[in-house]
Amino acid sequence: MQSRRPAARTGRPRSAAADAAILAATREALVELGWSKLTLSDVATRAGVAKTTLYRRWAGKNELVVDAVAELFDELELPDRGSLAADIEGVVLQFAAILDRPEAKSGLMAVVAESTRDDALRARIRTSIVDRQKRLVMEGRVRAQKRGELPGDNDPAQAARSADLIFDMVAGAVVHRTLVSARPADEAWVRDLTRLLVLGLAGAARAS
Amino acid sequence: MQSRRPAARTGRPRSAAADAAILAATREALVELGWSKLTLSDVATRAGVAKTTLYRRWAGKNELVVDAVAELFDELELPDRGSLAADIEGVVLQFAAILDRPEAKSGLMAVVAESTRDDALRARIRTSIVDRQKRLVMEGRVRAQKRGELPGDNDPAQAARSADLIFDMVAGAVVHRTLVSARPADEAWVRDLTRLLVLGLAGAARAS
Amino acid sequence: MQSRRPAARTGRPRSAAADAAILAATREALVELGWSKLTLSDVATRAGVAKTTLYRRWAGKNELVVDAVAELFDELELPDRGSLAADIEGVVLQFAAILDRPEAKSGLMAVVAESTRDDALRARIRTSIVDRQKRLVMEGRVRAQKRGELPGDNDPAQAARSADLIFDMVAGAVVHRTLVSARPADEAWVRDLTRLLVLGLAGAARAS
Amino acid sequence: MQSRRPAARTGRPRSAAADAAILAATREALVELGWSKLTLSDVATRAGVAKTTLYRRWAGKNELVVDAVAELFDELELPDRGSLAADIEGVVLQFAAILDRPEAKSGLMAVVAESTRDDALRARIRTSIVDRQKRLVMEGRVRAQKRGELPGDNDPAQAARSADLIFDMVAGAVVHRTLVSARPADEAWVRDLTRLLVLGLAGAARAS
DNA sequence: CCTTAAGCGAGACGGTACGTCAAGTCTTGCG
DNA sequence: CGCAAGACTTGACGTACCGTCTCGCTTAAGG
Repeated sequence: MQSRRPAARTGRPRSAAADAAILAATREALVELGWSKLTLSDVATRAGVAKTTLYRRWAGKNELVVDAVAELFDELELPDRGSLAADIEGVVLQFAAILDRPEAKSGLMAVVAESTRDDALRARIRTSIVDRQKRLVMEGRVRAQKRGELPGDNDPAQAARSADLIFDMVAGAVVHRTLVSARPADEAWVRDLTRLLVLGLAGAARAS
Repeated sequence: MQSRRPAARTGRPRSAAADAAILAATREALVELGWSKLTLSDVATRAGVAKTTLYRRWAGKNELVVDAVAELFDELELPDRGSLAADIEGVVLQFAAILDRPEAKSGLMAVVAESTRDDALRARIRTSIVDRQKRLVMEGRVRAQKRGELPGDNDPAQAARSADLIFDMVAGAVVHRTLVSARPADEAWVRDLTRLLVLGLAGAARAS
Repeated sequence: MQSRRPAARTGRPRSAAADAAILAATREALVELGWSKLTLSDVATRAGVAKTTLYRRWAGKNELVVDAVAELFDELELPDRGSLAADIEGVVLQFAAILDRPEAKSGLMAVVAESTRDDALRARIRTSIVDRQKRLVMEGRVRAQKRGELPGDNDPAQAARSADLIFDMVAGAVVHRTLVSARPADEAWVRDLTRLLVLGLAGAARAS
Repeated sequence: MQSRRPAARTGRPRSAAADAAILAATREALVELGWSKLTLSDVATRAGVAKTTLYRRWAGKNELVVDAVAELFDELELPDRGSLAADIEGVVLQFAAILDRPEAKSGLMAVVAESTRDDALRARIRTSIVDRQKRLVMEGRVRAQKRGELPGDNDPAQAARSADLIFDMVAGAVVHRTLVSARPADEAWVRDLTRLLVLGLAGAARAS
C-alpha cells in the first residue's frame, strides 16, 4: 500500500496501528473538511501521530488520500444473482453506494484531477482502485458467457476493447450522475442504465 | 459570467479587457502548472493585472477556473450529419477533443471535486458548462425523431429521464476514458460507444 | 497651511469648507483610531469628500496630521498673571491640557517620529507648531525682565541659548510626563516644575 | 525580553542565534528605512530568517522595535565623577549619544506614539527602557546625599515625586532638544542644562 | 541483558501562497 | 476645472500549511 522499504531488519519497527489510524483519520477529515481543506497536520493530530510519522510513510496528500479511499472499494464484490442484468445492477448499486459517501466523493475526483499531471499518481490510482473494479467486469462477462447470455470471445482483443468500453460507460455514468448531475444513482436509475446496456450488448451480439 | 453588479453608474468602470486577459491567463497557467499549483498571484501577473482586481471580480480560484474552462465549451455545436449515430459521433468527438486539452483536464475535474462540498459552485458549473452540453442531447433527440430514427415522446417525463441517462452515460464515458483510464477517446472508441448506445436505444424502442 | 498654488484663476475654485471638514475629520479619526490605524480613505469618507480632493491639497498622511494637530495649538496664549512663576504655570497648564487630548497625543509624537527622516516635515512641524509655543517663552522672558524678575540681556546670543534651553526643558518635561511616564501633568506637578525652574533661573541670575 | 514561555521541554528548541540576528537586523533596517518604511518581511530577510519565525517570537512591529531599541540602552551606566553635576552631565551625555543614533531616533518616538493607544506596549516600553534609566536617577540621588550635596529624604513620598520630576525634565529635555528642536545635545548644552538643574535643586534644598 | 538503530512526539524552521488592506493614481460622468 | 465615485497598481500585512529539521525519548531485535 505504501512505499516498500527493502527489508530493514534493525531498529524499532513501524507501528502497524499507526497506518490504520492515519487512514481512518484521513477519511474522517475528508468527510468534515473535504479535499482542499484537508491538511496533513490535521490528519496527524486526529490520528494521534506526529507529522513526521505520516511523511515517513506517504509522500504527500495525494498518495495518502488514494490509499484512504482505496480501502472503501475493498468491499465491492460480484454476487451471483442469476442473470447478467441482475449482476450488473447489483454491482453498480454497490459502486454507487460507495461513491455517495462524502469521503469518496471529495477525495476520489480530486486525486483523479491531480493525476492528470502526475503519472505515478495515476498508476497508483489504477492499481489501488480502478483495476480492482475492472476485475468485476471481467468476472461478470465470463459468468454471462457460461450462462449463454453473451457469445464467447472469438477475438480476444475485441473482447478486451469491449470490456474497457463497458467499464468506462458504467463507471463513468455513475460518477457523472453522482458528481456532475448531482442526482442519486438509485435503483430506478440503475435499472434504466442496465436495461440500455444489456439491450445494446444483445444487439451487438446479434449483429456480429 | 461573474457576479452581476446591479448597474453601478458612477466611478471608473471596470476594464473589459482585464476579464479576457485574466481568463486567458488562467487557461495558460492551467496548462503549465495544473490546478493545484495554479496561484492567483501568478494568474494576476500573467494577465498584467493586480491581484486585487482579480479578487474584485471572482470570489476565488474555483469560480475563476469554472469561467475559464467554460469558455472552452462555447465552441461545441451539433452539426447535422444525416443520422443519429453520425450526429452523436460528431459531438462526442468534439467533446473529447476539448476534454483532451490540458487546461480542461486539469481544471474541470478539480472544480467538480470541489463542487461536492459547495452548492453554489455546483450551480455555477451546471449553468456555465453542463447545461450547455445537455442542450445538444435534446436537439439531437428531436432531430432523430423528425428523421424517424427514434419514436416520439409519448411520456415527456420518461423522455427527460432518458435524456438524462444518455447524457450521463456519454459524458461520463468520455470523461472516464480520458481521465481515469487515461486512454484517448479516438474515432474507433467513439464509434464503438455510439454503436452500443444506438443499438440499446433501438432495442428500447422496439421493446416499448 | 497646505501647499500654496500660485493663483489659479480659471476653473472651479476649491471649496473652502472642504479644508475645515477634512481637518476636523482627521482629528476625529485620530481620536477614534490613533495615528497608525488612521487611513486617508476613512478621513475622506468622514469629511464627505473624495480621496482625490484630499490628495490635491495635502501630500500625505504626515502633512495632513501636522495641520490637523497644529490647529489645536492656536488657542495657546500667555495671560498676564502678575509673576514669572504664575505666567509659566498658566501656559504650561494650557499646553498640558492640549497634549492630554487623544488627537494630540496620538498624532503629535507620530509626526515627530516621522520627521526624524524627513526634513520638510520637520520644518513644517516647526513652523506650524513649535515656533508658536517658543514665541510664548520669549514674551514671558521680556515681561519678566520688565517686572525686574530677570536681569536684562547683556548678551543676546546667551539669551537665545537660555530661551532654547528653557523651552526644551519645559516642553520636553510635559511631553515626557504625559506620554512616557503616562501620568497627568496636573497643577501640583506643574507647580513643582515651575518652582524648580524659577529657582534655577534665579540662581543663574545671581551667579552671573 | 520577549514573551516568556513556561519551559517547553519537548520539540525542537528555538534558535538563540535567531533572536540576536533579528534584533540586529531590525536596528539595521531602522537606520536605513526608518520606522514607517520598516517591514517585517524585510527584517526577516536581513536576518536570514523566515517571517513566521519572527511572528512566532514577537507580536508585531511595535514589540520588536521596543526590544531592538532597548538593547541600545543597556550600555548606560552612572560613572562616579566626584560631584552631582559631573555625574549628571556624564549620564546625560551618554543618553544623548544613544538618542542621536538614527535607529534610536526613528524607533523610540514611534513606539512611544503607538503606546498612547496600547497599554501593553506602554508597559513594555517602561519595563524595557524607561525604568532602566530611572534607576540611574535614584542612584545619583543617593550618591549626592552621601556626598552631602543634597539633603537626606525627610519625606520619602516627596523624594519620589522629586525624582520623577527630575527624570521627566532631564530625559524630556534631551528628547525634545534632539528630536523636536533637532539640535545636538552637545557638551555645552548639557552643561547649561545641568547648571540650571543643580541650581534649582540647591535653591529648593535651601528653601525647604 | 544490553547495545543500537530506527521509530516516534513535539514543535521550530525556511518557504510559499493566501486573502485583505491601505496608499496613491487614474478614469469616468456631472456640475 | 473641481469634484465624487470607484477601479486601478503596488506592496505589506498577518495567517496557514507545506515539507524538513532537530531535539529527547521509546522500543524491539540481535549480539
